Amino acid sequence: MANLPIVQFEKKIIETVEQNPVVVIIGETGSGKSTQLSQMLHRKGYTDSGIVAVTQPRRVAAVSVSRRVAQELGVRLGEEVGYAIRFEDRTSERTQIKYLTDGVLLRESLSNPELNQYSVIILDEAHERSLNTDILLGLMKRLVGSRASNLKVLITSATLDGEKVSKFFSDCPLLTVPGKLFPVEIFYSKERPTSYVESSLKTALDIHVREPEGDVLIFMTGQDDIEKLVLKLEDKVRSLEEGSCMDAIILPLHGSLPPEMQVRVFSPPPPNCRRFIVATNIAETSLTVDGVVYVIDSGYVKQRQYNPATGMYSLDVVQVSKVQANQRAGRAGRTRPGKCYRLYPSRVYNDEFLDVTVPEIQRSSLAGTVLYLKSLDLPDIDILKFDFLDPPSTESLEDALKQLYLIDAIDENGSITSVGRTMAELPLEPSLSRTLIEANEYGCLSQALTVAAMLSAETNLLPNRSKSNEKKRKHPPLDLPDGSGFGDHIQLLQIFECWDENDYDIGWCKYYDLQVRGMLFVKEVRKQLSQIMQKIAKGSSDVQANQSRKGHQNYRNLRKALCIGYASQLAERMRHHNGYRTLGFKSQLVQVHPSSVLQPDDDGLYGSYVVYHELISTSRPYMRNVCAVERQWVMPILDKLEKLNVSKLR
DNA sequence: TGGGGATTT
Repeated sequence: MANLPIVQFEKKIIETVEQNPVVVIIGETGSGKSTQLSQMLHRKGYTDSGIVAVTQPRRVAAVSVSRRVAQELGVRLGEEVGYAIRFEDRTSERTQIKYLTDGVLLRESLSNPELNQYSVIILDEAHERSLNTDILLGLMKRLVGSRASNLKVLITSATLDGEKVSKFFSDCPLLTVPGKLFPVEIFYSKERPTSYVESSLKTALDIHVREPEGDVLIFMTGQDDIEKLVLKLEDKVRSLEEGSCMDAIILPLHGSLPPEMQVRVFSPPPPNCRRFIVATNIAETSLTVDGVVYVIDSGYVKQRQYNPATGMYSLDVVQVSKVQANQRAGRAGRTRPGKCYRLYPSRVYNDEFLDVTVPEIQRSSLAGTVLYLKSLDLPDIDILKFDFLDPPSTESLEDALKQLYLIDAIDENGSITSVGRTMAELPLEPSLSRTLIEANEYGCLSQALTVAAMLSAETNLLPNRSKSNEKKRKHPPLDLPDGSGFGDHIQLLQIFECWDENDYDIGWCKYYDLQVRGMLFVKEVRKQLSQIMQKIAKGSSDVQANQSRKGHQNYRNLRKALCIGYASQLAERMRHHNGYRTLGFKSQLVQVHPSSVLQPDDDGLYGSYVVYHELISTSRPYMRNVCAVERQWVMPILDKLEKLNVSKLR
């Protein structure tokens, strides 16, 4: 790997690390930072006094990069070089270089706040500003100031972000390592198109007719636009006169595509054939497609946002940041000089695009994050003043504190409770971890484990009821359990129990159009949660998936536990119709999501009270995943709500 | 009665 640009900087990098506790490395694409930094530090002897850790925002990256490094060092993966991701720890006593997801490092720091086993911690891809990386940045700042031993921290980031990170760490040194990209020529549109599907189509065809061979990668915002563009491209390409240009294959690429469709982009095209890959931002960082020479960038991306004032999520189409636009363009220069067609004017890039993507920590509900920080028992900490690189709003932190108070994770003075400590041990959102603890008291832990695991899975576990899917289905819609009228949590429980009854048969999932990947993930999560809860559980066999099934039941205890866990996500039905009013500190008018299996009574009215998993604002504000609860369980929560004094919670 | 960007413990 001697031809990687970073190798020429080894001396400089090591010198700087020796003299400084924190160093920021600006490593452009292809610099080799992810594989080489750890090896340099290993060569310099940093693995003699501890492990060199490298965090990654994604699981696949942790695995693939560690594999490469093991190969380069000629050792077996899992020995001197290993990785740790959720469900999989491939390290041993001999491990000196360890790649891990930043989520795993956060978990480790829960049981070992000093992170003593590490001599160096490298936070890779910090410019992506994932929620977990941002928490780690704050923790690292405290740690280098306090830890007795000589911890070294390296942070790799992007050009546009480096200065800021360096400033955050008391103006620590900043080194720039060039990348190994070929030049990419950028073309801007004169103005923003009225339709970026049409504009992409036109640009793609121009490339196909005029430009020499090389694949085209087109960045769109979502599945809908991708499908539209794929159809139009297929149509246009087919109508081109035969022999006037080379053949074409058009491939969609997005997260909800089944794995076998996703891997199609990794097989090379037949000779004299151009591939058009129409993708979401999955192709920005998560998947790298070889052979791309041309990039078309719509300049938009879908982002999930949380509004702490309403407690509501929305999925909005927003402009990409400069970092994202550059990342997209860079995809054209991996194998030879490329071209990037931006469907927006340079003025928009310069004046309107943010330098860096809005960090996730400013777009998420922070209940879990705040609980995590509270559980670390950091001395002299006011959670509202925690030193984040980009602090979330006070409103967002206060929203989190209120939620935590309502579910007994913190007391009226903002101190973490023993319930809160147990909750922090569980890799779940606070509402679900609270539910598990309560369910354990009521003897329905097994059921709650299943519900929590099902809700932890990626969305789209269940089949869609759309028209296009009705056509595709080989058989009429099958009867999945219906939650016995109590709602979606109960339905999820019943589905998993059916699967358990069918010996976790993959064919069973396929038959019912359940996402196989998702269901297997649920099974693993459930297992992990069971293991953690077993330490706390009262009955030892309480966690078996099938131990609760016996004929008709009203799931009373489970629903009661859910009511406690979702105390900050309660809603009361309006007197004469099926609209609900949320019962938090910020009342919202919302509807039960049409996909819900909650059943109305004989008068067509839903129950008076429900808890909801989330509020999502699409065409209207909806509650997604609801469960019917009873008035007598709700009243004590309302009492508590009245006594709430936010200013004391911090 | 309606719609799923990408991650992660």
